[in-house]
Amino acid sequence: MKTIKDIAALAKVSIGTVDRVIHNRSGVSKKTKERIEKIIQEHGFQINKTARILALNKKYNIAVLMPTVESSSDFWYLPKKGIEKASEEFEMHRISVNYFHFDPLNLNSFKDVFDKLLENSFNAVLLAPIFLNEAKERLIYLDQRKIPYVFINAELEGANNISYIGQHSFDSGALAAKLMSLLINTEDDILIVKVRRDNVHHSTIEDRISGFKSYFNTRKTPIQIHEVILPKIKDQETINTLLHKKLTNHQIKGLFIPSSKVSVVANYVEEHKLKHLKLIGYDLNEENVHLIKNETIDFLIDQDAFFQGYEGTKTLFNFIINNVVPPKNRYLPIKLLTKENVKYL
Amino acid sequence: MKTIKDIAALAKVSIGTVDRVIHNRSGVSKKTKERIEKIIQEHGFQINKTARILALNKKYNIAVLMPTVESSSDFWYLPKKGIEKASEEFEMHRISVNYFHFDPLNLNSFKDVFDKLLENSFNAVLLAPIFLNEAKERLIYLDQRKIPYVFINAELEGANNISYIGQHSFDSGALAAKLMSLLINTEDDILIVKVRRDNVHHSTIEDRISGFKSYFNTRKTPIQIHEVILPKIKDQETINTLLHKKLTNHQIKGLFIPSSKVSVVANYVEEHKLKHLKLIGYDLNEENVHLIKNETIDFLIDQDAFFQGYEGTKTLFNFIINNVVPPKNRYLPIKLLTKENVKYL
DNA sequence: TAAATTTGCGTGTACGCACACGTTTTTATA
DNA sequence: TATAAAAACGTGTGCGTACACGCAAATTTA
Repeated sequence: MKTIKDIAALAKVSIGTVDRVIHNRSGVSKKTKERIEKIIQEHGFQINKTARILALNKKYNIAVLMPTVESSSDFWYLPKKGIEKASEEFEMHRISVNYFHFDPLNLNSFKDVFDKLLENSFNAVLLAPIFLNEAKERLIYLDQRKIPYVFINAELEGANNISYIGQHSFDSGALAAKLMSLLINTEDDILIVKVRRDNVHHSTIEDRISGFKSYFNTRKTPIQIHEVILPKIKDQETINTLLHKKLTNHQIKGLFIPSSKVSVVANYVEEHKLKHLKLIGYDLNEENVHLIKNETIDFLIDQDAFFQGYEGTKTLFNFIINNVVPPKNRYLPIKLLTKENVKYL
Repeated sequence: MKTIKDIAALAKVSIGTVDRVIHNRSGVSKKTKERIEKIIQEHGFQINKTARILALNKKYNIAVLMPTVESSSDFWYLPKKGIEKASEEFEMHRISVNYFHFDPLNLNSFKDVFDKLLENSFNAVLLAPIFLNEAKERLIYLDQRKIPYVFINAELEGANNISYIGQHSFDSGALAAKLMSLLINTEDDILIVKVRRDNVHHSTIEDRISGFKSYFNTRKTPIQIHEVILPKIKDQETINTLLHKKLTNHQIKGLFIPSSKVSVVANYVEEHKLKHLKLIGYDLNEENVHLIKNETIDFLIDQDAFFQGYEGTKTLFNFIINNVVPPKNRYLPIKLLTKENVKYL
């Protein structure tokens, strides 16, 4: 591969002129510019990124807006690990990451932390726009400042994000439904369990439920689908009561829990030895892994949480440094896990 | 982060001396060496890989031993794509790749091509040791020349490979069995279909079958498992006869094809409209993707063929350039695909 | 004690690119 | 035609590391 020096020699100009042509800077006559461009075409010159990074030697700062991570069983533990890995890999490129953590169950916390973020300065933002409207309002300021941003985990239509990295929630719900149809019989019923503390609309979870239902709707099975909302995760009493009521009133065999909180239900099932019940849930935190290994949970859908953080950070970096424009939507594989393959990630 | 220059200034020596300490070269008095090491400890110096690569500016050559790739529906098409992607990414690091292709169904071809490879010189080898014994004999020469090598796709126990990147075949078979048990009933039978042209022992496929059988063995179901070997893929007549015989003689509902050749069986099933049959196979070539989309195939197990090539190349590169020692076994996710999630890869 | 050798360390250049600055050439203006 | 201004191009330095080379001091040998 030719270097700038080589091209310069071939064109009988200095490397400075070649440099100007490459970067489309002014100060080159049309004639020489075309000559150099032709030589570059013919010899296939490509910039040496290593040398480029070394020469630029700038500092970059990426802001991350995501939920608080308290323990390794939190869903957001893995994305954060991914971000950390990417930033370690890029440390030599003088990249640094600033975290802005909010409470995912508290709308005001999201607003406040996002506002705080906007007070600072940085080169790019990685965020999970969990609260759609509140995010949308604030992204305008990033657009104004021409700061690129990438979404992970939650999708927000109509924004100027350079990329979304995450799962196709609707289709993951449909996959869950297919598996459920294998686990139960046509005379059985299904219960969808939503676990949440407030009434805020969570797009990802609703999309999963839509996908799940649509699978059964298009197939016209006699299977009945019930729903229940479990508020206040800490209060096991209320949860038990609610679940017990639903399970006794109907012929339920399949339980679909469209979030990582499947363990809340699984613990109940395990405790009451309801082994005939089939559970499908999401995500691979420690608790869920334990519950799938002992087959209390039958299937887990993994959304590559680690990869979301890792790839999101990398995407931003490549965009800033190398001007690599990523695809707008990067739907990750919908990974299906059972006892048999849960150890391989 | 401090640079060599910084450390040199702090230690009041030249950068040359610091360089010698970092690389554990001779020519530094014990006293100075310890002083510099202490300063490095305290200030947390880390080598700048970018500058390092630029300064080294060596050329590296990786040899790849793998089956011939003729069309995009070949299994080995994807690993090759992965290798190409990795080598593109590393082109700036002056890495080049030399392919040595053999006929995967011909033992002598494997031997000849491997011997030819050994005549050349390179810095590392990426290979699929499909023929275990013949590979083992020849790897000795790589060991002698201290050339690092990585296995992809097929595992070979007791070799000095720095890493294996691929799936755990046995467990993937067990996963297939679990799904099969969901697809069929206890009164149904299962047929395992081996597709091959010669009698050479193919470890990967046998391991998958072992895993599959062991699942049913440990559960003591009344399900009967039959087997059939289909030779000569091109000869559809023979295949039809053999399959027809097996399917009429037994109450078979589930078909397990432990290779990417599942399409051979699926085409038969599609043609004869045997919609009640359930098929599980491997790998995502174009044909298989088509067959899973129209639900002729029920489940495909993907072994991340692209990633195997990509990661294998990267692993070797990082080992050569950055002395990064990889884990000996990198078992990839056992990805399960159905009509619902096959588009997300 | 002088000469020869070894040890310890500094210097300079290369790697390929970016960019500020300086120099030459061309064009416009008086 | 002289001069100013603008355009076109060259030069030099820095980014952080690797390594060959070379010099000086310390050590060994005669």
